[in-house]
Amino acid sequence: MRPTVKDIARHAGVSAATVSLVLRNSPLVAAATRAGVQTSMDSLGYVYHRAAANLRMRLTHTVGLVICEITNPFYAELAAGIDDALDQAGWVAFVANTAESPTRQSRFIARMREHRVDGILLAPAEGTSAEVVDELSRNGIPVVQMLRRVGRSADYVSADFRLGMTLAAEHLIRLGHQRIAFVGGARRVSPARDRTEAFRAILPRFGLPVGPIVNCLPTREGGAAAVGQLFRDKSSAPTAVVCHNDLCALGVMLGLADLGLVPGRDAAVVGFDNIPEGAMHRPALTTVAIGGRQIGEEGARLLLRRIKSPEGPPESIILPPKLVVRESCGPRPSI
Amino acid sequence: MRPTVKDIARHAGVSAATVSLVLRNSPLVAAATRAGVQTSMDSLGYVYHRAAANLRMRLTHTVGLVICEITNPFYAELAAGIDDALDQAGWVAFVANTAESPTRQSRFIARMREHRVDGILLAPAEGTSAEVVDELSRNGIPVVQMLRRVGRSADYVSADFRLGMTLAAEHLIRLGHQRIAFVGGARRVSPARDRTEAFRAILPRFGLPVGPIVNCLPTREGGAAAVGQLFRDKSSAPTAVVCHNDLCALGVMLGLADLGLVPGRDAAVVGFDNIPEGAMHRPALTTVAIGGRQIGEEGARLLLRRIKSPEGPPESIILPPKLVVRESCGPRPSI
DNA sequence: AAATACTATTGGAACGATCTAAATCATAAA
DNA sequence: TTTATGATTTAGATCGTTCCAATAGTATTT
Repeated sequence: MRPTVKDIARHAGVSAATVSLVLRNSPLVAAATRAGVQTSMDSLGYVYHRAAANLRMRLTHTVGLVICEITNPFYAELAAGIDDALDQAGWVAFVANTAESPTRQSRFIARMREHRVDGILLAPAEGTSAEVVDELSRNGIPVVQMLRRVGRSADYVSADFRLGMTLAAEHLIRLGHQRIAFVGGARRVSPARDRTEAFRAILPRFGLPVGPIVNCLPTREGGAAAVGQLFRDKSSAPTAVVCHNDLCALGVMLGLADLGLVPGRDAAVVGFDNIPEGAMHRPALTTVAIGGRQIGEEGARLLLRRIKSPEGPPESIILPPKLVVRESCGPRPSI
Repeated sequence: MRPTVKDIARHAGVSAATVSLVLRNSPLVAAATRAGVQTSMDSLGYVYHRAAANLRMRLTHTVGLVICEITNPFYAELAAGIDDALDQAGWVAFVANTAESPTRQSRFIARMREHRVDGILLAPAEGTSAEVVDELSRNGIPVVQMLRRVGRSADYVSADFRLGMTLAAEHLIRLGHQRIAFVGGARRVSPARDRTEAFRAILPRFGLPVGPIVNCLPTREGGAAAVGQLFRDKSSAPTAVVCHNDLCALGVMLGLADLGLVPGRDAAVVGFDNIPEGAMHRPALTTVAIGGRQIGEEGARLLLRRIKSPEGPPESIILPPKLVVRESCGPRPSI
């Protein structure tokens, strides 16, 4: 059996209450007593039983991390950022990978509530209803929505996807492109909507037609497949493609290559996210950097703040994206 | 305040003990009583307080997941597999990303012990001493080491990297290659050692010299940099390169492309892991599939078994790798 | 009718910490 | 010597559950 405060108390010749005070670094306890208790703890190999303490205190110092797809490198970065911030504060996260399944997500959330997490970091699965977030808020469980916003009752951390799309489009327009396509947008999630709306809005402002929009999954496979649709008819094919994310953009470049076209020369390609593999690709991918790691850190910190002071209206942190120009966008090809 | 079993008991007109029996689906309780308790729970919005129950029972139904680098897509797959298996069993995992830092790792493990995890799934950071695992084992905390083995006192799940290397090398030899290099091996971890040793062993068996071995980090950057060393002198350059992992292999292909060489034509490249991006690359990467997801699942299941019955000698599960032939290996280029 | 067996239910003590309020102790002041 | 003061220490209740042993209640057997 592992030693408890009682065992330490007996061994050190004090009461359990005193041991507890030592554990909590209370100034009330005399230096000599503290030292004695410390040596007892060392010699018995005491391990603090946080779960037992949690029962008495109101906090578990634990949060739930619910992620829509951990194998997506962008969300892996997000998770790493969260892990960093929580580590600094001495907190731990339960993790759950919903794989974009709202059912799985609900199951995970229920399980985490049973474990009495103090709050939840949620990158919602596609198709998550606002009710999921509202229900948690109603029950006094702080939630921070990350990237995808499904409810208005909880905090939100994200990037300004509209601005990101504007940066990307303006860059292409400045290079002389006039037929600009958008690939992605199949997802029924706020960042996809934001991008699509911004895309529809920015082109007319420059007197350009809103190029074709192809719905596809934001994966390499989806991007590669979209190329087939866009470039079937050479005469109407776009000269530039903005993609929902880098994964998708890498797919588009792959699709172009398979058609014998060179990305950056025969068609410009821009992505979103700035995942590492974009930089280590040829041609290197021009992209809108979203800063997943930073969003994760900010999200974790916001959640901890919210747990400490649950009052006040929901907060939003919207980080500005940055255009990273690399090789995948050349000037409009002369026809 | 959230309702407790006592509140439910009062509301349903039974004792707390009976509510507990209902919660645990005990056959002891009469159908009518059970129904009454159920409706009380529904109407009061009861949420099971597992942490409190844990204190009484000896299990927390919680494991620690300590991963050396979650942003590496291979380990992300591993994590997804673990998550799947735990979900099926109704368990939850605390997650920690050590980012290859043994210090961070020790801190995380200590924190998880305070939370009284029932076991730990460990993909050890580079430089982890056997003592870390032994200490846990001595204290009766089940550990499953994943991929990297640092101690003999705990279970281990991995792939047969020696066999993997043999498959890769034989494939290249069969294609006619005679100057075969190995890129990777900088890591002081068992899978790297296994690969290196197998590499050294297999070539002499075919009467071939053990080609150059370049130590580098198993990243795109590392692979790309290694190309510079290997292909500086054209006359002695290898015709085939086996890489520590796919990330590294993608880097090597990038480096080759930057030298104007075409992977698969001017030099063959093989990776390890079979991460998704290898398939969606041109040329598509030939690789030794390790099955990270499956290793994760097996590891989680093994840990749960071990938690249920802690007795018995440490177990090892070594899964066979599979060669996935794609485009990055052609026959030996005629000079 | 009494004894037996079985089914449902329950009070109260755990689990391992913290918290409150009160007790103890030394020291200085009256 | 007594009292006041401040510094330490502690007994005992508490958090929300499960477990044990005991208690009713009901049906079956003798």
